[in-house]
Amino acid sequence: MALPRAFYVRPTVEVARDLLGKTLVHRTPDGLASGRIVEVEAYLGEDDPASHAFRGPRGRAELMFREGGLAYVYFSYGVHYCMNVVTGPAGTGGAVLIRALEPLRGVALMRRRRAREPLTELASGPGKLAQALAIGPEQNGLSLLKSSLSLQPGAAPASIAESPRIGITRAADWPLRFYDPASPHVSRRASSRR
DNA sequence: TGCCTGATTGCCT
DNA sequence: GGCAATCAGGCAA
Repeated sequence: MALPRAFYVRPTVEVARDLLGKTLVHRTPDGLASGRIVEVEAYLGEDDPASHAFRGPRGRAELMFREGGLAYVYFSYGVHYCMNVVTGPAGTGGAVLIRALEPLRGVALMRRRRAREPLTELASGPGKLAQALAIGPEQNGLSLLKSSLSLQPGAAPASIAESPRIGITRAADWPLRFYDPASPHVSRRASSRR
């Protein structure tokens, strides 16, 4: 049973922390694939210069201003897709980027989609997990409450670590990245900036 | 209209 | 550890 609307309609940082340990499930004609969320980043609304919502509800960022509970999928670096969960009430621009999963079900399917064998290389990064779960532009704007893409309850990690967000240049020191320090499936990349 | 940057990854040296 | 791939959106002209 999917997480209820009320889970998403809360402050973005709260939702981000609570997403750790939850299970992301995507059912496609190829089969079902799922993973436990072990790493996320919070992107706030118009006050967060690193957020797509910074410039207001225009273009692709318009989805971020809808009521929480939607998937926001965007294309990055001309190469891959990243999946976010829209948070907060309508009119606020928050979302949480899902950065890494621990593969649970459909591991063989994920290995095929990723053309990789090691479990830790299947979904240990935002672009990787989108590929592993076959999340793309077709999933942009889908409701997580009643579609083939959903979030299921799961046990929270024993502890939560935080750090600055990865790969951004603005607001680069805001501690809005949250992860399970005990999981080998988090993305290992050191923070890089230009 | 055109240039530049980025919420990244994986291959190459 | 460097760097190319490849494109949408912002911003200058």
